[in-house]
Amino acid sequence: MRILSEFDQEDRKRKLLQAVIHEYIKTGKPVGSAHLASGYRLDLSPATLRNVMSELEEEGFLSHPHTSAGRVPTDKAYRFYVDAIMDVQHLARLEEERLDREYKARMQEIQDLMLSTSKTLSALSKYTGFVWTPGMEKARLQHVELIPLEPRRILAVLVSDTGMVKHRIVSFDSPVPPAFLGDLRTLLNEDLRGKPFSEARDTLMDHVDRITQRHMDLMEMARRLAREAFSTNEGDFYLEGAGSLFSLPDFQNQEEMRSLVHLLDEKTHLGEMLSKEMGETAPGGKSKGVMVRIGAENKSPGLRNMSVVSSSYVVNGRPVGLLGILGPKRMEYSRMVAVVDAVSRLVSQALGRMTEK
Amino acid sequence: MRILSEFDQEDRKRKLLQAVIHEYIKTGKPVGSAHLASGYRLDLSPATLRNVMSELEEEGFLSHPHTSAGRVPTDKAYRFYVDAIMDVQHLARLEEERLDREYKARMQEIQDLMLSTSKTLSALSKYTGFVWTPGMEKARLQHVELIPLEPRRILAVLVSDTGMVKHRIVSFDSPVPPAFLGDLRTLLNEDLRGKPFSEARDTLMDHVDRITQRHMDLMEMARRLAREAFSTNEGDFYLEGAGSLFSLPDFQNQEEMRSLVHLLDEKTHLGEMLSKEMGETAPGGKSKGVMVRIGAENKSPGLRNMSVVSSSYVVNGRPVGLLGILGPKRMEYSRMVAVVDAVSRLVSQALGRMTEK
DNA sequence: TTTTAGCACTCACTTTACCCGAGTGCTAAC
DNA sequence: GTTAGCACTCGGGTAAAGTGAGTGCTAAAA
Repeated sequence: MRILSEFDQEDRKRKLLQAVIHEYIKTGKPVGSAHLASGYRLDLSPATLRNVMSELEEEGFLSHPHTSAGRVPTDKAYRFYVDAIMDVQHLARLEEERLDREYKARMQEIQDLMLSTSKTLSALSKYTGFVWTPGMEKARLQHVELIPLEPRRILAVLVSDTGMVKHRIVSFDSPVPPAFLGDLRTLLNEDLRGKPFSEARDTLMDHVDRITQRHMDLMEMARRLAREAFSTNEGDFYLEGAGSLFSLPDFQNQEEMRSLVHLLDEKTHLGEMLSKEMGETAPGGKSKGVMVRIGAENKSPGLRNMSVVSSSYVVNGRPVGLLGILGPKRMEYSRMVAVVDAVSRLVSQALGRMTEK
Repeated sequence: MRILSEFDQEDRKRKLLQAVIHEYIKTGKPVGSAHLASGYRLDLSPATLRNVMSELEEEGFLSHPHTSAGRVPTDKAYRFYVDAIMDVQHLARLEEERLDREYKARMQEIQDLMLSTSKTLSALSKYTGFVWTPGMEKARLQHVELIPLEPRRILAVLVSDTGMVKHRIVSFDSPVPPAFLGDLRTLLNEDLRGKPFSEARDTLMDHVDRITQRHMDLMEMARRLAREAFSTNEGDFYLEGAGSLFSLPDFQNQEEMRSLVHLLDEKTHLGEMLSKEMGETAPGGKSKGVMVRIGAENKSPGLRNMSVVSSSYVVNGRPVGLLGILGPKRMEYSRMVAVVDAVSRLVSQALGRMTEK
């Protein structure tokens, strides 16, 4: 019988914790000492495992649903797992190639791209996939067009450098002179190109006088056009595969289900929440650009017993949106991180192709 | 003792049926004879009610969940109720005025309009509200604009007479000459104005030669532009308040819930289904433009124990989309019909203002 | 002939009791 | 330090019993 050094002790503990997490992720049932002893080659008796497990419980890594049940990993355990133990998987080559082909093939329209992406995320994860496209606030203005539909109706089209297009029809009480429109368009394109939308609107409001010196009576008109066409929109939130969560044993009881539905129902809220949460400092780890938020790490009470794996996607080196998956805490983090990472790269590439060509 | 004429008999039966439906709509629990006798001034003993009810059951208007339970209205009963008994309510004046103000005030952007509308429907009904905006297939082309963003990237903007705008960026391998673009734009606007989108695309493909006689090498380019810019998009489906259904006693058991989630998860499908169903002949009734589909009247299995109250909304006298609510069969049809009718009018008006001014 | 009272019967639902077994914590032996 | 043994816990499943709303039927009353 050999005496274990402190290092060995800790190492064993870690391996055990890993085993528990693994098993729980697989089965969803609290894992007991005997089960563990037989399933994993730990060469220890159930009794010993019980001792170590109770230590782990004291340290806050495991918890007991009730006295006579096996152990369940806590948020802290998952966090430890993600940070220190987990190996980030790679997608199977086949899978990756198929995805790559799909993205190269038929991703033309930005909305389709986002929709398919959230579907893809859902399909790969078997959980809920989401994509958050922020409003244009952060995007930079690339091009402005003002198209007279009728004398009193103007179609304003704004194109951002991220390839997003926003349009807005503005109706006036009196006809808008074409010359005025031309001037305004020139002004807009000269002055505002490259500026962030939010800034552009303000600049525009200031500069609108320059043009209205010639068309004094049109001042208000220009103001209104600026105000309405540049009004902030809130961005889109795509959510797919919400149903898949309901088949999981994790969300079986009525209450759980109810709150889940409620959560998913409020898409808009959810989008805001996620984007806010993600905007903050990412819990660290070896996860490249991918963030993992486990259970109570999510500020929103609705997400308290879920995990979110997310990553921002990038155009021209700038992060412009967020995508990821929503699933039970008990998820295969290593695979999920790989999925989110891969998809976020693909989306970034596709957007790049759409805007830079 | 007076002998009842056949008319009186039938009248009584009808009143009874109405009472049962009413009570069931209110409580959601099978209604028994005693309950009915005490709650409604029918001046009949439970025993008599039982007799009449069993007749109604034979005729297919009522059903028994099990031998010793009260009666539950069948689809047929609801249908009869909607067609023959129900008084279409009016919204309370206050409610209506508030709605009116809201719609007049801040409905500028078409997408906002639709989103708010589905939210409004959900709020008024306490069930799920939906709005279906068809693709542009049916809309007529009003204006086409081709904007060069960069030499090799063209932004095509299509405006329909219903005020919808569709845009699409098309990238080419080689620069597109501005003159060519101008020609194409002129051609498009002259030839295609007023044509339905689907037709426009075909016409365009045919006529594209006319222009490419001058720019032979650009033929393929024009083709591609036409094909991609005019590609059919599928329309949007807005769905709000899905969660509210889950609090209803009607969908409490697991299986019910699961299938409901599944249904709502497939927004796209749902949109198609509804639009298909609604396109067909509306079950008649005194319900103005509002259609009511009860339970199995819906072809889609997922809707079998729900009811759909819907109405199309109109621009320039042409129905261009569909909106309504989705709820349990046991719903206050009279109010729901009023809600859907009112909202559909408001949307039609708002769209009218957006397009005609 | 229609309505009503009376009554036996049904059947979902609830409550209670019970058992089973996986799993623990502790103690004492290895 | 590790393990075997053992009493104990407690959720979950199942069966039995009780409850009550509601029915269908029959026979009497109107």
